[in-house]
Amino acid sequence: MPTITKNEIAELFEAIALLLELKGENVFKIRAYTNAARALETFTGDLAKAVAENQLGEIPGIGKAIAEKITELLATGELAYYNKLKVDFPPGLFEMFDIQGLGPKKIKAVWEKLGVTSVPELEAACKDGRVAELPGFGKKTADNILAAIEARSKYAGRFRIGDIAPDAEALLEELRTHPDVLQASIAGSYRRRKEIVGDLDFIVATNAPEEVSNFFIKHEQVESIIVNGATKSSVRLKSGIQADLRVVKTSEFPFALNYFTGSKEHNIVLRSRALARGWTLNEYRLEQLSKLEGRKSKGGAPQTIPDVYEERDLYRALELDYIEPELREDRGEIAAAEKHELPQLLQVENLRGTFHNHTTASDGKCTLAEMADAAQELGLQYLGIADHSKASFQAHGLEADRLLAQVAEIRELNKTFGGHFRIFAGVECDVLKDGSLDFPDEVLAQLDYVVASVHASFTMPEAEMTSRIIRAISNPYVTMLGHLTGRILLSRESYQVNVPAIIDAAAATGTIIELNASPWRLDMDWRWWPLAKEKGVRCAINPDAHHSSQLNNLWFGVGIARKGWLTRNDVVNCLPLGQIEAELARKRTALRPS
DNA sequence: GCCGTTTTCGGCCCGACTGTTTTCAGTCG
Repeated sequence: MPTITKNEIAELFEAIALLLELKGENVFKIRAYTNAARALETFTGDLAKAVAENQLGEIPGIGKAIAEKITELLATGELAYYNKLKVDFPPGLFEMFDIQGLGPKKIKAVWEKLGVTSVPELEAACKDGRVAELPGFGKKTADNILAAIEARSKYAGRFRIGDIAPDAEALLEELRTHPDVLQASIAGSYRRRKEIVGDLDFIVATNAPEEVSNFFIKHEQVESIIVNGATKSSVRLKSGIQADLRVVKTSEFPFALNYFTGSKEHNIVLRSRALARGWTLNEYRLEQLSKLEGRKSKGGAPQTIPDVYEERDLYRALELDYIEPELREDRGEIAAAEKHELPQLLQVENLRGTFHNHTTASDGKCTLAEMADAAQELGLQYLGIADHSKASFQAHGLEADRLLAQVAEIRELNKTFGGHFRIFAGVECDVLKDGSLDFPDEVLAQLDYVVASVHASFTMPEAEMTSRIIRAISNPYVTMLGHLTGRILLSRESYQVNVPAIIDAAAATGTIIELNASPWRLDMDWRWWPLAKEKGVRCAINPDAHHSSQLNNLWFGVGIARKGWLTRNDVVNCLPLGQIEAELARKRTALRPS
């Protein structure tokens, strides 16, 4: 019997939520399915075990009815409720939800009144005027739907954070220096440093909202204006991403910044904490619930509202330690903030060096000396060079003799630094199909460290790929595992691999796991780092730089490490020269007692 | 459909913008 995964069940609940919306069901029932889907996505335990032990109901957001549905799905792979529900709706209706401005009511209207069951049919109905004649619709609505269909095909609506960061930071800087702007920040998933961002949210405090809005919508980066109101404007930037601007008063700024930073789930928890204290929280302020609404609060006299001048004050008012934006994903940060157990997150300034960088010896664009100069300019104390090994011939991978020549070159160059900077000689050694390495131990032993990476034979079954990688990292000379899943964001899915099993193996062998900081990878994913940390696995943040300018990718890596709850103690490249050497030698010494 | 320190019933975050209306519904975040 084919087994159904946790994520497939979550997707099915999302589908149920959409169907219930089309049916016009109670919105809270719909939300219950959406919440259950999210609860499953964040659940890290063993679902089958939870079912067997009748523990499903322990997961917040999963009650009796949904627990029964999960049980049925795991037992049979099917859900009678869903099968019955979907019969009434053409499958093409689903993709209409992706069109901006179209929600369940309008989809239902075009389907029931015009018989439209797909996006192409909808496009035709807009063009021939049938949509405009529907009650509650009009010419403008039809035109907007057509524009949204076009925008949907033109922009997938998802952007790698690294691709949009330069434009975003430049626009933010211009807003900050605008004479009418008192405070400005980017909120949203960008501020939370998600690897993929859907839009940019700019929050500005000003006494001249119209001037700032006009400056924004007329900016040279703007391609078209989507909406333009008194406090909210939305534009499409030339890069294709949508950017929203909210203008507020200074007193409202911390609330707006907090609200629009999200995540939505995090906000909902904050609001309910406010309600429990007899207050209501919105994007402008914290205020007392009115007498009428007073019964909502949890008894006793309403507490006095403390002054809030910055986000930190808001968290304090809700009796929480300050929660960094990267952690605001409703993955346990509220409970930790309540108990004063939040980690002291890593900062960019904590980094002392980095590993896994390429030079012209393989497929890099800069020489060894150029890379070393750039690293020193960034204030780093050391730089690891890990060019490709011979199996990556497409990347001009090094044969043993070229590699050893590079090692000699590095040793010579190091003499010129007078001890205040050092290059570590490594290699990014291919993990071959059977889990063996591209170089024999005798060669690897002459290096300071080894990054082992999978670059070929991606399409093997999960069990085979997992044991392949475990065999590789069982080698005492493999210091760290490179880009664990092989994913290329928005381009290539990760190969099939059992990440928790790799984490366990890394813990058992003392292997460091890389956080590949290239914005195309950001791999291992931030969602796995808390587990790795719990198991005692250490992290190395590596830019995978193929050009000296890409050493700056470290910035993205730090964002992801912070999302993964990591501190400077969890990240080996926070160790200074003088201590990092022992860390690099730790595993080969432990596994190879001489 | 989920949840519970006044609740096992009655809540469930809520404000802005647009377009179609002539006071509001739908959508979005």
